[in-house]
Amino acid sequence: MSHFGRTGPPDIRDTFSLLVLNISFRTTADDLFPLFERYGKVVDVFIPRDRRTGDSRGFAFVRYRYADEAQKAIDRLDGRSVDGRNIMVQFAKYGPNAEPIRKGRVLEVVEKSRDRDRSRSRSPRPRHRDRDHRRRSRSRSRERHGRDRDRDYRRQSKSKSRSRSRSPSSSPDHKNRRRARDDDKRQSRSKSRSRSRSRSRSYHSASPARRGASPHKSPPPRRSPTPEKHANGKDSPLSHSVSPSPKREKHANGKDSPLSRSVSPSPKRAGSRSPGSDGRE
DNA sequence: GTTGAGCGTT
Repeated sequence: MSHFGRTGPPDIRDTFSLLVLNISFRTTADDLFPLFERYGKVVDVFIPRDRRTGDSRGFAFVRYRYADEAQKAIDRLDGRSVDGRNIMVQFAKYGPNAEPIRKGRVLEVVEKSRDRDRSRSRSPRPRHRDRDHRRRSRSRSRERHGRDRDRDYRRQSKSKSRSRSRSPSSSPDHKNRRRARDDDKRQSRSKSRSRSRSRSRSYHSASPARRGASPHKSPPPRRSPTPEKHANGKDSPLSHSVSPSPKREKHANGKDSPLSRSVSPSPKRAGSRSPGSDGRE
């Protein structure tokens, strides 16, 4: 009866999307569903997750049927402690189409590019949003591990610095350095692909900071940590959407390990890299 | 095993 389990937005015509922030990474839709449903009719609950890691990003979207219920949920669940974390419930500002919505209310259902005549200009809302950049660079807080820093740049501009600022001084050196590195990378690739190929296997730009941190230094004996960990999905396909399953599949059992659930760990990952040819110089 | 700004999916 429910579209729970399906892919993509079910039916957003008169639904109100609520954005739940500051939720625990372990919190699942199943935990939020009964929580929000108590205050109103929840149409769907969706928790965005990283495509690389597959883990929750720390926020969820709860779709309500009525605005009053949504508002009530916000007033009730906003600031509440969920899973040991203070969650923040508020109306979504942008819809799944990257379009601004009013009070979490979907102005119009997503129109598939079928026979839509643009003459009507029904959606004159240009994608004036750089959120595609942010979500792409958004990689949790791996920044300290040396993952993405572009996010910091935006934060500074927004003056939204919360409490910490590891890179308060944005020296142009970084740009030059990065540029130089990029240039060098290009040249290296042009000269010999052998080396570039070694790092290419690391999928998209992995961690340039690491190499840039110590270019003249020999790389650690540690092999490149291929971030592509268990991308198989640690949870059932239903995890994508809310599942009316009150039972928690967490590791609360203790003995029940999350791995034993349904993960086919591929130990062969270590063999991904070429044995013997590290590609280092 | 971890992390903690921010707005979404086949």
